[in-house]
Amino acid sequence: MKDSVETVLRKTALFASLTEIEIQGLAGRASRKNLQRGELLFAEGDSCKGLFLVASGKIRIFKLSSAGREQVLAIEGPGSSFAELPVFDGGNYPAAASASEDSELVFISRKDFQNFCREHPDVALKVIAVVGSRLRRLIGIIEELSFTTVRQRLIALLLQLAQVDGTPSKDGIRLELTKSHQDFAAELGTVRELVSRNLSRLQAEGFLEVEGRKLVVKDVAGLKRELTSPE
Amino acid sequence: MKDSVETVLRKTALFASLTEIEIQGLAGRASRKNLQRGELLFAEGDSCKGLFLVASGKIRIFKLSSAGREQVLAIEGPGSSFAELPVFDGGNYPAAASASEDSELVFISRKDFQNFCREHPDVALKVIAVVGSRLRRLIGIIEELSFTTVRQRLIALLLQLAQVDGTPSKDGIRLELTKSHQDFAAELGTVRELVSRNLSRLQAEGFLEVEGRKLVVKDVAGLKRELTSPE
DNA sequence: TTGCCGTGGTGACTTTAGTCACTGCCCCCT
DNA sequence: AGGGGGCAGTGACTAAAGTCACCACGGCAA
Repeated sequence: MKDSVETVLRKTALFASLTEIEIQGLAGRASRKNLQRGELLFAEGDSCKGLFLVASGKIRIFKLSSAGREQVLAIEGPGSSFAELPVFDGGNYPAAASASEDSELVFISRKDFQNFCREHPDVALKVIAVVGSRLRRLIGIIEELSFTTVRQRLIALLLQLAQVDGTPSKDGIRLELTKSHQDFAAELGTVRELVSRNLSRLQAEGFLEVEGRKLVVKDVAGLKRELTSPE
Repeated sequence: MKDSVETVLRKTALFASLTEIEIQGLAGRASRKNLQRGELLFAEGDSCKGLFLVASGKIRIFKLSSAGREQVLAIEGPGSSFAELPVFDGGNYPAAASASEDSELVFISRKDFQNFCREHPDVALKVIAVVGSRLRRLIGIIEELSFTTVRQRLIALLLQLAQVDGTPSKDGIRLELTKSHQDFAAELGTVRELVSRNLSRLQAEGFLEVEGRKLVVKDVAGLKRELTSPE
């Protein structure tokens, strides 16, 4: 379970193109960090020390409002990096990061990474690509917040979960929710109660079967229709 | 009014660090393009041909919903570039772009720009910085959409306009709106009617003086208070 | 002049989102 | 066994957002 730093680097998209020697050079400067579920890695506005790679677990990147509400911007799993950005523009972290599962990270300091990028232009190009996909995802979030209802966002999330984690069965796609309603609310940009209510309503309408955290998506086609139809 | 391509390149943040010779090399590959107010440069999903620099005018980057609503993501003025991103990841444009004023642009094809970046690593680092600030702005939009009301977003926009374009006078900061309510709505992620109504309400509450497109911000401090106070 | 179109204002209404308070459940800890 | 604490469900309500319809004004073009 405990990969070496070298292995983690090799598995990370950013460094996929490096040679063994380069990997080892970089590994010498990297350090490890473990986080327990729920632990905060950094808060929004903290000054940026460097970038992180995910070796195992999941890291939630989120904004926190003054009223205490959260909005998740991204969830990064193994092979991903995050906080590349402030490394370059010198600014602070624009959002907070916490572990949504027990996680192992690898850390590379800002200076080391910058130097490395200067020596390896292809890594810099890789960074642009990674940041680019992040940007697309953020635009997607904006689109959803601006154009859709909580109900639709929830449906979209469920369909995605069903596709990724779901197991087909005779009456539909079965899946187990691993997160609380609170967590879903933060991903959807709303509050716990609306998640709960919308799930109930989707069940009442026959799209779902809910039983605690076990859930059966009974009518995928119908749900997809709910996403496109104006009503 | 009509700067040479070289001058435009020199004024663009991305290329600020280049030598004269490099600028001229790049200029040889660039072409010009003019757009009239309202004209569409590209639509969301169009395949990406290259990146654009703004020589004069303003370009609006926006999303369009199936119901016909718009959400502005950015407005780029002289000295800015846009669409750098899909140049690198090879994907399509994630949003549409149109001119909100008559505008002059400079175009650099994807291939030329990529090659140029490979030869000039410092430009690649600059790209990362530019994309980084774009990312911060998008996170800001998400934060506003997720945590604030239309009223608060409008106030924030007005305060910003007052600071940038406003002229102080005895009864407050005077400014002239150059855009329609429709345009404001697209920037705020809402609809025309709410802009109109909220302006009226802010006037009724004594914060503003509205007369057509002329507007006086009478109580800056009060408006700022509206942004922070829960009520 | 006439008529149209883009723009802005507003009333009346529906729908969606969010708040508050309370209940029940389950699990874990001592 | 008892008591918290975190999580989920729901009723009742308020508030914000959005919709629809309509009118008014001002240019601009036929």
